[in-house]
Amino acid sequence: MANIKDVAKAAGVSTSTVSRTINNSPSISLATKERIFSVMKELNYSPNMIAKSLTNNKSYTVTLIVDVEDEKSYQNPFFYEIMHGIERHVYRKEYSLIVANLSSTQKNQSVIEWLIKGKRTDGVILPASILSSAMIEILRKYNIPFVAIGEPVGLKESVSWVDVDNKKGTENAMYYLFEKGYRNIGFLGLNKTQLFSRKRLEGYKSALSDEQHEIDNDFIRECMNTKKEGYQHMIDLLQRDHRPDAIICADSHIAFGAIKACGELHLRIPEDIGIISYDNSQLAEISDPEITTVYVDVFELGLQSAKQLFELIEDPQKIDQGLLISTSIKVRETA
Amino acid sequence: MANIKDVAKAAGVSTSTVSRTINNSPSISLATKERIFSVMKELNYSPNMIAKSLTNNKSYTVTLIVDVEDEKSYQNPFFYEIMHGIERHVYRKEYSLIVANLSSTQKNQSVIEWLIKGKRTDGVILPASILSSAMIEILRKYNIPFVAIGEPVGLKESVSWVDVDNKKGTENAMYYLFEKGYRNIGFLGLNKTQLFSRKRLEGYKSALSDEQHEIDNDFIRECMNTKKEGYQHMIDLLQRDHRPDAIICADSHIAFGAIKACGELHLRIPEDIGIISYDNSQLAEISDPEITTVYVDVFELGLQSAKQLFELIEDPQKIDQGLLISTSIKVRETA
DNA sequence: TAAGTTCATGCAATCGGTTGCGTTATCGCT
DNA sequence: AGCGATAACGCAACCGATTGCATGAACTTA
Repeated sequence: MANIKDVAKAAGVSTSTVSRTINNSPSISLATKERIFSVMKELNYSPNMIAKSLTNNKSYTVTLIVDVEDEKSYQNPFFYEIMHGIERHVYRKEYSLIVANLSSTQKNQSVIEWLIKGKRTDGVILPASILSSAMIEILRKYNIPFVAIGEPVGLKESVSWVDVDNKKGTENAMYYLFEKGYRNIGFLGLNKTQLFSRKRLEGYKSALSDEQHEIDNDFIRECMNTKKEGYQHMIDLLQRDHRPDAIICADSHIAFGAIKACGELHLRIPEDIGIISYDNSQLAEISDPEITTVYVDVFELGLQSAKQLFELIEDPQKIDQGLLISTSIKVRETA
Repeated sequence: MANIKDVAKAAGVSTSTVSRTINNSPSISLATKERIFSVMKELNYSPNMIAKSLTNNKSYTVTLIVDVEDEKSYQNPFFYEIMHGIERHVYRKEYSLIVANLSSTQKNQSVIEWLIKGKRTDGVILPASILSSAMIEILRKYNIPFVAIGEPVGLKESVSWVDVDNKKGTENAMYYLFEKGYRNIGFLGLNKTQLFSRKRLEGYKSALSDEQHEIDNDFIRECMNTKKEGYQHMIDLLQRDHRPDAIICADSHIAFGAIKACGELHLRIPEDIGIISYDNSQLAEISDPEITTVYVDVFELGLQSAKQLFELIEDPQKIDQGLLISTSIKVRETA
């Protein structure tokens, strides 16, 4: 395959001149530029990125870390959509995207360090679950820009991140339910250890107080993201004297359980009970009835994370910041 | 960050010697090797892979192409599992994995050519859906080894591929149903345009003839992979005089529809009707009742594809070949 | 002991680009 | 005509590794 020397020879110039026309230097005459470009076409020449990397000290590559321990990113179609968004921006920048798995539990940052030390990557996008202090220390030490997916919690350091606006998303879901006439809304699926869950609860509460409703703590149920627990809590809620007429589920699996519970107690959805869950299109659409959800544009989430990363790569002075992606309501059949 | 010269200087040797100890050349004395290694630790040295790439003319990188148009790989958790399997082997080889999206419809191979011409990749794993003749031509022209995921169909060229053993998988599902006492088994979800679907039908038919059953063509239904079509065909099948007592569904969405149909006709699962579908754990487990499936070890599928790719990378004389990944039955509640 | 081997290591070119600095030719101006 | 300025390009060093060949020392062997 042709290299820069071949082009130079064929065009009767030096490699410097070829290099400068490739990089669009102003000090080359239009005539020679055109000649060189036509030679490049003829020879089917493309610059060798490896060589470019070596001289420019850039890998033209960014890395997406995936948390293999996290069932969420692991089995979830979200993951691919996020990657797709990242990929779009990365290729627009003529970079390529490398993917590496890492386990949050084994605190093993070796892959990252390996990539960095081998000079294989210019930046990293990683789930907040993996962003320990040790990880940050490594990234800072080697001066590698990074962006977290998900708002990091309990960090001294300030970092760049993007996350879903879970609070506002839940608020909007609440307003939507109010609008549809639902008045006694419960919240199913609180998980105090997870920020997104707490944020969703915040939205739930703030919407209630905005609308002058009281907060009934028994309407707020802590449970795992499983169909089973969703079912049990829903049964329990529905058998109270004062039962809810709508439910916000923190997860689609929970919503499946809740729907099953409604079916067993012969409550009609959405007439007797409204249900809104968070988005997992595949599950939401296959459910019967189909689940109305808070829709999260995860493609956009990925895209924005990549954008932030490149801002850091291009301007190392750029200060870190957080960004919230707003949501919308995807109306289906349960509300 | 320390480079090979720093190490050489600190150890009082030439860079050649350092390079040779890194690459485990036999012609370096044990004493100096040890000294150099200890210096390397001290200086926290890792070889610059970019430089290595330039001299060795290898990128130490392989590329996974994803078909963005294919809803299947796109939304499907399978995708991530495949990638995970690939990734495992790739990192074992001290390569890194780059991911690129491509659309099968727009026949746009630019990303691949861009990666190849930029010398960014040593090999490609790509879905058979994308493996057009034009694509093969490009890959061959630049001498880039590649492996298809899915058995390619209608190609003159012989290529390497890995696929799920859909025929045997369906056969085994049939044997399992026979064993459980089901006798009149239908096949829901034939899609003649897709090889995997035809292979599943082959398995269905061969199991029937093995067991001396007749093939009732009305028991074989062509339909799309949607809940809706699954539902309609199932209703139709169940209202026949001679109705099936078990169904093999080519897809979990279809199975959801089938289950809904059984519910409406008050048929009990698995007592009155047995159902086996192909694996999509997330859907299978959230269904009520949970769906018994033909389990596909997609992690293994990915791993094997990567293995094949490296065989081609390491030995360009290696002939292309196909590999089938065997399946197993994951018993849940529907059969 | 001189010549031939073997062992351990260094020299320098090379991979394919980039870039600071120097060089040449042309032009404008006095 | 002479001089400085400017435009357009080339030279050569450099990025961080690898490797064929050369070299010197130690060791064999006759």
